[in-house]
Amino acid sequence: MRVTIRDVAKAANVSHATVSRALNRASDPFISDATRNRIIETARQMGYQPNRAARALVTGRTGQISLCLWTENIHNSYQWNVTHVAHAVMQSRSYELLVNLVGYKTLELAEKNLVSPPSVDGIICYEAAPALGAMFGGALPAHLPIVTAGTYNLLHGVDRVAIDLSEGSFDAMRHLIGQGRKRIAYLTNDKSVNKDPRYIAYVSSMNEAGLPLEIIETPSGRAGPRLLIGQYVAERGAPDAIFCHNDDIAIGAYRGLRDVGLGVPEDVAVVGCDGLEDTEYLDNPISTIVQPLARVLELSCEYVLARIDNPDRPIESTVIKSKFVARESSGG
Amino acid sequence: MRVTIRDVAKAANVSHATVSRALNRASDPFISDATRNRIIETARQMGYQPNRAARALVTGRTGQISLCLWTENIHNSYQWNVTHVAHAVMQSRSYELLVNLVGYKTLELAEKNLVSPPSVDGIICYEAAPALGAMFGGALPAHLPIVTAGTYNLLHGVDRVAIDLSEGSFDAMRHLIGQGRKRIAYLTNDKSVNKDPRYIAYVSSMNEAGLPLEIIETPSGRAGPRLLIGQYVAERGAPDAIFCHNDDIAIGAYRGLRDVGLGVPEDVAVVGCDGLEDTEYLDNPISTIVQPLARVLELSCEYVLARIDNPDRPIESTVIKSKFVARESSGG
DNA sequence: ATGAAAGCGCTAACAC
DNA sequence: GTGTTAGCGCTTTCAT
Repeated sequence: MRVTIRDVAKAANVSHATVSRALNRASDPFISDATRNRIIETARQMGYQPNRAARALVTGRTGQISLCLWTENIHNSYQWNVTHVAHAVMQSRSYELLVNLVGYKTLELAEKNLVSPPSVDGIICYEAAPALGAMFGGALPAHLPIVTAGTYNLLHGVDRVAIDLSEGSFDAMRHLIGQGRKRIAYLTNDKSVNKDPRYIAYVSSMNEAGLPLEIIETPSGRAGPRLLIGQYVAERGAPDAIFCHNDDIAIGAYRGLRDVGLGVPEDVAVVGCDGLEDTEYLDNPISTIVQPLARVLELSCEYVLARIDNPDRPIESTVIKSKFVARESSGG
Repeated sequence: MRVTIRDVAKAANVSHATVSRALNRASDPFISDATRNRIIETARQMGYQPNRAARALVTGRTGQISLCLWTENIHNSYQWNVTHVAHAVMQSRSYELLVNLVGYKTLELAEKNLVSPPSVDGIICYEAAPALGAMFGGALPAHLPIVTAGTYNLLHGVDRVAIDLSEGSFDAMRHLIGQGRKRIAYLTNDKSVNKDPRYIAYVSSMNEAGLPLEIIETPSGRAGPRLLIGQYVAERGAPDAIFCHNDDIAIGAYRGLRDVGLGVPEDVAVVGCDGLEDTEYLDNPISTIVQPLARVLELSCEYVLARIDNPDRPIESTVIKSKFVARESSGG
């Protein structure tokens, strides 16, 4: 059996309450230094580890934060960055990080009541609002600190850190149109695209310039777009430029164009969105709309933690702008 | 207050014990279907969510598994893949995934007793043996299911899934030497390199071929190696080939070589290690030693879960071979 | 088939 | 300063 607080108490010749005090409240003056040190030493020797479930039961705090991430359309280092930053902040504040990866399957499971929300002190919901809502059966619990972060799917009535892609998207389109490119395609895996800021920027910029829309649907990830773009070009010829819904698609498209012997940007300009590190390491680095992820996550963490400390604070809402960065893939 | 099992009991006119039975033991025959359905319905209506801490306290099970990952030298999609696979398996078995990212800092903190091991039902320790050991104060708890996975730092006395890089490394070296390349450098961030299978393969292959060693130390990640390789080449000229400790370094080196106008593989061949998806999307995809990550993680998960079910099963140990894949970056 | 009661390991209020 | 006591919400015997 694992050693408990009572075992330590017996060995140190005190009550278990005293052990609890000695171990937990570093600055509690109502205990003598001698006793405290003796207890700490005894606990160490006996290899005492607190039972977190027991502590959580009585305090109502688990010491855990859930990072709830939507993983359906995005596949790579992007989410790792998110996880990494969140973990770093949480660790520095002595919280553990529970990772909840959600997707369409989560929605299904939630409907059948086969998935339940995590029991944690707070939730960072990153692009995962629908799944989180579904897990809670539609109604978010009033007293659980939650912060939504990301570009869309933001929840209402909770703290939020929103990423604004609009300006970056318009800049990207201006950049492409300004180069005199006429046939500019929009490559996306998003089926409900019509209220996405990237899509909106694409459509309205093209309309304004009097250019025809060319919207291409693709699977998500890299391998799918890679294959698809080759076939597409074979059938309909190559566009002058491709504005991609995200960087993974852009990287796939880049590779697909190279596969069929087309040069980027000589033949086709490619622009992505997200700011994945990977885009910088290609022979012709990909222009992209950089999202200040670290900033977003740090702020998100700050918001949950602040609300844990003070549940009644006013709701916070920050919008963080992403920025278009022109690189070689679009002749930048 | 949150609704408890007692609230449901009162509403359904039964004892709380009956509620517990109805909700948890789907196949317990000692309860009438009528009662069970009534209780389930009541619970649903009231929005009952079990308190996991309370359950954990009495059952001794948290329903959580920790994925303990070493994050000091590795930086990108690699760890995301690990996390993703682990999460998928664990979710399908109704376990939550706690992510514990550890590094040199963890070792320091552990020494000062400022970090404690997670309270979970099992731990998957991926390349993180020293940190995990430190968190437990040197001695792993006898009855906690742990599996070590990865290429090194494996623990003793627990289940393990080891990745064997040796064969792949020798293949890589044979491949480079076989092309008649003479000046082959080894680019690494690993300071205690001398028992690493990649290093061993490099040294012994070079010796056998009568070629001089050229070991280059680099920071980890991508940006560091990128910068470093440019400076190195300026000072000492370019090697014929670079065997890199991992794919991030390889990607950085590739980019660094392109920065200074060198062609890969025309001027310098580049070989990496890990099998990151990113390596396939460069203009000249990078040859690498592919680690069957999904396989490794699935097996690791299987081992912990099996040991949770049966603590007395014999210790398992599997070695999984990684495989060298020649691509364009080394003229493959 | 259901209820009563014990207790998991811990914290915190209160007694001394 | 330290000990005693009462639960936290749940599962699980043991009665009935």
